[in-house]
Amino acid sequence: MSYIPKSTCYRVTPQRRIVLEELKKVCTHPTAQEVYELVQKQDKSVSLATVYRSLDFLVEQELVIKLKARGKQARYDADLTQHCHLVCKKCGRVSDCFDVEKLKIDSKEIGKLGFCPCLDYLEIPGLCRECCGC
Amino acid sequence: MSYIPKSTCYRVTPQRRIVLEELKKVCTHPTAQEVYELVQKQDKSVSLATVYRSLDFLVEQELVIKLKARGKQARYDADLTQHCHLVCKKCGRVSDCFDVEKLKIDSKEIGKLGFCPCLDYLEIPGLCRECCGC
DNA sequence: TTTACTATTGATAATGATTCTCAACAAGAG
DNA sequence: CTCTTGTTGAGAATCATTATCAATAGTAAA
Repeated sequence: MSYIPKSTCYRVTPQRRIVLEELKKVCTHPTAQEVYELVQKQDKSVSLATVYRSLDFLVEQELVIKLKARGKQARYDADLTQHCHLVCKKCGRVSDCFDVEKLKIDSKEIGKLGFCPCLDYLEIPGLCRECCGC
Repeated sequence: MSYIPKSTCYRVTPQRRIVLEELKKVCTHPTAQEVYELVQKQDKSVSLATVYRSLDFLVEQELVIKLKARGKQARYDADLTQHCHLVCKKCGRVSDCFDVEKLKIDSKEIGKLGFCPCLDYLEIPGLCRECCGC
């Protein structure tokens, strides 16, 4: 698994490999529970706690993005190409959007606030096709 | 309390009034627990459950915005003037930003996805002054 | 004003996503 | 092999939020 840098003192375990590989297969931004179900199809012995720990580890290694979105469950994404997320306020579903002009923030305002924005993987609230009446 | 529309069949109770008034006094985007503490200073008898219910009610009435932000606790804002929120990925603190050019999303992309974005009250991740080394 | 009805409340239990604990295990260095 | 340290599975604990329920308080009709 070339994804995970060898430089760390942490190991590339079979569990972590499966979690990342399964996450790379889908584009549905699954919850930890859903990742667990995907992982279970590969290896019944992997526990939910390990899935949570592996996801934390992969987020730490910047190989996976954690989305807070709406809803109580976090969602995960292993697609690292620059894009933002359209998050439905009603049903919580998340879809990708690759054609978004970057947000422009007034530089004076920024300086005043001393805030360093991370505009990649922005989460844009709204209503998806199913939930939007219009 | 002129804020709450009379058209609904719901009542303007003392508890709801206090919650909204306390929230209007601050610009710190408090959590429900923090709102509870503010409310307690006005009326010891108001319960935490009522604070949660009042906040839900006020969000429903579109008098208050609920922020999911980072961290596990939701945060609330009674400032309805258009602005976005700068959310620190590290400490979870939220600050306001009033000078942001709206995000531009490719109309073809939008059409394809059938997504209606709500660009008000956008939450922009980043690092605040304290957490940003630079 | 009574009465009936419904919304609201405080207290507390329940929920559920996530994190923690801990004994067992595994990989690598010496 | 042995020591050290990271990792795992199982299950308990945490904690923000929501649900339950009996009591209460407006409100509208009689």
